[in-house]
Amino acid sequence: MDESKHRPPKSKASSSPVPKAVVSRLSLYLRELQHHVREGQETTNSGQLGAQLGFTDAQVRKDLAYFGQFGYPGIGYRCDELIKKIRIILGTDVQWPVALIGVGNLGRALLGYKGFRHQGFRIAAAFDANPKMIGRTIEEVAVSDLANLSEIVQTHNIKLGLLAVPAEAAQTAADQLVAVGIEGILNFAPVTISLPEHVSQVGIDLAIELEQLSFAVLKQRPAAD
Amino acid sequence: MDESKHRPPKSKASSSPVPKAVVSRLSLYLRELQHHVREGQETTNSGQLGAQLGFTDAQVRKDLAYFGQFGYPGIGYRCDELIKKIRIILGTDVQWPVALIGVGNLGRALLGYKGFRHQGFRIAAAFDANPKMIGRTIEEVAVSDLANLSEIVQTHNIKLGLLAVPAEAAQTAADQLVAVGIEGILNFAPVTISLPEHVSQVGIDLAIELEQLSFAVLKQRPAAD
DNA sequence: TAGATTGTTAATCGATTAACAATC
DNA sequence: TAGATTGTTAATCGATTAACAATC
Repeated sequence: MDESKHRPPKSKASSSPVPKAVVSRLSLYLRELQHHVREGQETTNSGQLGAQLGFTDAQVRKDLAYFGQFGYPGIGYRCDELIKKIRIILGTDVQWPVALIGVGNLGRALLGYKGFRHQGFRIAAAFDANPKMIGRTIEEVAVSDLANLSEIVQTHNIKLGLLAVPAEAAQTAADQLVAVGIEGILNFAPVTISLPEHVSQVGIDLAIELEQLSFAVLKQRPAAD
Repeated sequence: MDESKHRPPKSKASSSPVPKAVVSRLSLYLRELQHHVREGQETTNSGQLGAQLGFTDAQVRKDLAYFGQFGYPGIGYRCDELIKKIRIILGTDVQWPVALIGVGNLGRALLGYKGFRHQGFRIAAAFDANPKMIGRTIEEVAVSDLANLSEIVQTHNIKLGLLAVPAEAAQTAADQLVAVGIEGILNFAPVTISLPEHVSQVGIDLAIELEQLSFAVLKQRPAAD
């Protein structure tokens, strides 16, 4: 049976899938626009926005075009307006309650990180396997037993999880998060974790980022030292 | 004058520039290989390595081919051997002393992070603007005044910097790092910083990573909640 | 030898850039 | 109106995948 015979004609409705790179640039545009507003700038344009981030003007316009028409020909973009639009696209026009798993070194830093709030995230609950941690309150967030994960995730309607546990514990913890209905995991553990298709994942491996830097530095001076 | 007439014939020597995406996958291969070794696996192959990370076998082989021939037809790759090769490529076959700027929440977590050491990095010095922090020792690293940056960077032969200061202070601190000869900066501040061409930069913006997750989760359930 | 898997070339696919009519 | 800048299409560029001879 020839599948192609049964494909619906390409319609505008089946909106082209948005490349991941576009979405990450969207976040950069947002950050830059917020900076503009703090500086008192009311409008900007694709040329300026791109130059500051090292992209071409065409790329900025193309990226935004995936989601709609936000600019004014001859003028550019109104910062506050575009900020609102991008936040709606990213889903951060409303605040997401987030669960933190693991309150070790890194977990506690995340609890204290002030940058989340303004961008639409709030750590609503924290968990740890260590009995000595359970019951403590850090940065006004109580540390709970993982046994209570399901209940707390439900009451706070939590969809996102920050995974800040040791590498050996990461997959198990991730499985627990999936089991209680978490839909997205930001994984700080330096291991690959497997998740079902419907659960999104972003990984941050601090050592890997330093490796990228190491390579870049080495490349600069081909045969040095 | 026709430049093309004077181009040297393409030689293997003028190695094609390596795409950034290739290098970041290289780090993932390394992490996976190290995991294999911990599990007692001696060899692997492009199919296995790719499957675990969600890449095709062809991609794995192509990526590695940028740097040389590391495999054995019919066999695959010897894990310990490939690990060594990748570390040399990334530059982490030797340990890099790193400077940390800012010992707030995040900076202290970085000081305590155990994952750096095994991958070839060591925080050799820490700095802060806050007089109350200067003189303290955290995780066996003394916190120094930024006034001593130049001297300490030189004595430890530090090339890489971790920038964990507030957004407002990031550009100034980056300028100071550049001034003392730092060649690469891992920037945790949620702002775009401008650096001279010869200084490499990698940025980690925690809120942006969560935004990517938010978007991905939203996409999963088109019109929900 | 037969089976497996590499390294590499060619084909495909997707993303970026250039160009320009439309518009403020 | 003239000047600036958008949104969008077509052209270019680069990255991924498929295919396969070479090799263990």
